[in-house]
Amino acid sequence: MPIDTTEPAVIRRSAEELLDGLNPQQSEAVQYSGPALLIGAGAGSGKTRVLTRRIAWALSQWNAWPSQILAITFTNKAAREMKDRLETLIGPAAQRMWVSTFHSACVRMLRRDGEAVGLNRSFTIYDQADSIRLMRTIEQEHGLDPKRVKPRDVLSAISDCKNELKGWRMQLKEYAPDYKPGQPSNLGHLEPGDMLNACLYAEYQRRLEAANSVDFDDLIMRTVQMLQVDPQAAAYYRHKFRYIFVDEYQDTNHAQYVLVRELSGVDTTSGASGVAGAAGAAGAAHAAGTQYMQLSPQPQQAQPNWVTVVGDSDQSIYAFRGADIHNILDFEKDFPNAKTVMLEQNYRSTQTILDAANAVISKNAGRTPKKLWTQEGAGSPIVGYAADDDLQEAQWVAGEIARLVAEDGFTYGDIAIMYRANAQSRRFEEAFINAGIPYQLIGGTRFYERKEVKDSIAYLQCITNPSDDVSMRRILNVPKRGLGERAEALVADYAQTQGITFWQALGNTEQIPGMTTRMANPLHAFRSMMEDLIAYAAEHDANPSDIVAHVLQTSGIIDELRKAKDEQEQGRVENLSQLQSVAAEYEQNTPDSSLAGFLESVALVADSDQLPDEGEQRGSVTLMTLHTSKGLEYPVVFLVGMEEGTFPHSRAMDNVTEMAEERRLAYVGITRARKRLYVTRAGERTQWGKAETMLPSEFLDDIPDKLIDWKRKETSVESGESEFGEFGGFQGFGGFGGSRSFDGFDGSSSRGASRGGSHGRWGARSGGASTGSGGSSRNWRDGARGERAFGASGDDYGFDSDYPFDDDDYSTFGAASFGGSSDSRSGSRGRSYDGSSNDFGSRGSSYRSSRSSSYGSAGSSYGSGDSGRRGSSHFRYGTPQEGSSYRSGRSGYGNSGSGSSGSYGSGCTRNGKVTTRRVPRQAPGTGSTAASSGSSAPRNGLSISDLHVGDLVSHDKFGLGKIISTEDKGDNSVVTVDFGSDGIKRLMLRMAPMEKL
DNA sequence: TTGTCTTCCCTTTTT
DNA sequence: GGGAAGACAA
Repeated sequence: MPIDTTEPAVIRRSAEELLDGLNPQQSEAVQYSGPALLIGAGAGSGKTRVLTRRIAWALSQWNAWPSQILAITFTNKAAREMKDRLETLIGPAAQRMWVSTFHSACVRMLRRDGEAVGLNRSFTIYDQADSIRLMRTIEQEHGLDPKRVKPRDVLSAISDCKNELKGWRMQLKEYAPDYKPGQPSNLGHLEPGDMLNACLYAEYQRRLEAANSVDFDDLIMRTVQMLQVDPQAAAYYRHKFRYIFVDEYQDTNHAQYVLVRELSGVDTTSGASGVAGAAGAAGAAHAAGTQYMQLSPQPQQAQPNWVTVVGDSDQSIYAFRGADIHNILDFEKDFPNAKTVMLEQNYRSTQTILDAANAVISKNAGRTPKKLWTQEGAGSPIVGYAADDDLQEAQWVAGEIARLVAEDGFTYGDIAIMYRANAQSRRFEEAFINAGIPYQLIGGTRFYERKEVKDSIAYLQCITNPSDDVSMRRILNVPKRGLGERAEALVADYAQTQGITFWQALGNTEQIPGMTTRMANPLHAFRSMMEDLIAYAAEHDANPSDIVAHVLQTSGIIDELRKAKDEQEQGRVENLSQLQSVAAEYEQNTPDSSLAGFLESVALVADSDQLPDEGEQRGSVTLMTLHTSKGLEYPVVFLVGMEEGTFPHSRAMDNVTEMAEERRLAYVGITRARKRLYVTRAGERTQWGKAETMLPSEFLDDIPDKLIDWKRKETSVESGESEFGEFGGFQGFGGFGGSRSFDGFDGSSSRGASRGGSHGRWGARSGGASTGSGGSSRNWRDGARGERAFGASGDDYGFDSDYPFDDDDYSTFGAASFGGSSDSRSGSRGRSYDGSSNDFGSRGSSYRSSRSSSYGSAGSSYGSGDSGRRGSSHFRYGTPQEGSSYRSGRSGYGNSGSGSSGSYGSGCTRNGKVTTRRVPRQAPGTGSTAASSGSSAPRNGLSISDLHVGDLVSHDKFGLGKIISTEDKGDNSVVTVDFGSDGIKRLMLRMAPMEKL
């Protein structure tokens, strides 16, 4: 192997090595020599490989130095992986490259040179919760009601400004020229809007600056500012980073785009003349209306730095966060002499999966046509499943996973569940726990958002940066020191009037008007305790874990939690011990560790950082959102919740742009799968504690029928094979058409109050089963439902022969899933991180929640009764109620309330065995009965062939509407109707209480 | 001032 | 259903 080490520690690879195994396009992308390169990398086209090889190419073929490389990724995990790959390619010298996220890179630059924009190097980074807290304070100080003017909304407007590099002065000038920030004023009379936002932006920014703090968006914006106002710093970085690489370029926002531009020097070098003039104009046009700041006036060097960006416009899924897809679409206009190389050959998925992906994405208008292809064969068909409800969906998935592992040779780690929103994870967690399937949940409630962890971190932030008012006020009375609202307000007011920080005010309590000794004493004690902590931290700066331990002890946080008896508080103690472990790990992995560095690493973690690194053992099924899944791949992927309103999300459905993004998200999801893809949906979904009828996602319609093998095509309601059918659940529908009691009986796809469906029905018949009788009603219903799905244990499934599982499907299922009894789980904490794990040591575990790490090893021990308190609310389903002998039986699901009107009736638990039998319709305790649409689904007499676009209809609930599209799917035909102010609804024709006019 | 009860929103997606 | 902020009483 020809290794040439002209620079110590850099392994110089030969051209042959670096091009080995690449296809012509990849090879071209690696070698292309020029100032600007866009690699259009379709999903699974080997872009990371190309990117790392290109970096190695720069080092070995162009004699670049590692320190001249800046490679930007979107997540820490991606950065870490790229660094690892580079290290294997070029050796330890890879450590000298900057391979990091935008945010980390900016922190690094600001710590070094932030003085130019007024940032002391110990600045703190506010997360969203901190920002909301600050905004709420500001609002209250200005006579605004945080309920009326939602801090989150204001902050999102501010975030938009920052992403477009609009400073507060600019906003103020435009929308509230008379407003004087920093002075007491009442904004209570202002309506939410640009003017108010501008005022609050100014106040917010003023407070951030006083607190020597930044929020996430500031990291980018202020770095750009710094490069623009500090010629020395700009020159330094422009000279340093000769080669800039940006991954996931389609997800950059305007600020990030300008940052790249600033660093490249494309606007400031002689190389930018000529063609660059045009490009500059294009750039400016692109930024039209955003008025970003003046660019640095002087060229610093002869040539712009070389920029390589990689991305796929079809995978742009962060527009909601300000990502501007035009950055990638206009790259060739923005950067002079840019070259584009497209990678379309896919090395990941089967042709079937790619066909589905292509079919879905091709419906997006205005995209550059692109078609993924593979040399792999067609592979297995996509498997579809339509469950009756979300519970059954999760159970079916659990069963199928058990089968995949038992029969098809997959491991749990091969499998991922992807959903649109985090809230969907719970059902799957429950089903997996019950089935003994080890899983790992990515995202959701984050470790660092837990109260006790945030409190502790606030202490640390105050120690490094006592000006941080938000954190200081947060911990003033944590643990309780008898310092309430009043004391805090006195100090805060004083600080405000004196123009000093909260911390400084604490040093002058005797000056504060209205101060009583009862308040002054604990205030003094607090201040001197903090001084001690600061002194301690100064001595032990390189050992954050010691500082954490010391803070937890000295502050009394730990003691307060330990005193509390209940389990929840104990879990919190464990979270804090994990925080300590995270600090210890940071310390070990970071040569120049410091408290500030630790805080920074904590502030910038992302959900995806919880994912195990490559090569790490992945022994569990992964659950995550589609967003988090970007960049990952799994042999088996379950795309769940494929329903209108769930995915696409209801909030996106009336907006063309957002729908396009949803579609890209679907594309991302589909292309994560390598060998097997599943798509599942539920006919009814419980959301906000209420059930809603769901229609199939339009993305399912977009996938050609021949690609999907439906294990179950319709829900029992849709197919009319509901087990309740024979009872004539539709007696209740006698009143159909005339009766308003069927409110919501429209199968409409989504949107708040207009949703409804079978529950409206049930409710009508039962006097409000879904909401009326509260807990017991719900328990009963879920019990009944669980019963339906699982029937009973082991040998007695209780399924009727027409139950729509294939025999294959549940033979394995039952065996693998329902062995043990689980009633000893006493969980009360639901989804919390209960921290029962002490798996702190290994890399990658540091950011992982305890729950996920401990699942990894749990294996099949779930389902047995010894799993401690990992319970979740779901076990409540097995809770005794109404004196029945529940719980003596098996898993939480197996038990059931008794009574439903349907043929399935219920299982009653007897002698630890669940039996299925038919029972009279009255459910004990609830008075509820259940009914569901049966085969005798009522007809409104409408046939799809009678309806045409433009026809007027009258709907019982929505009133007059006009048909804007019809979809003939036989019994399941759907019409889309515009009801004016009630919005556009997709209605299942045969269900809609509607007539043609 | 603290603890408990009530109400409100919540659910997009995240660096 | 559930967490968190606000309202209210001890």
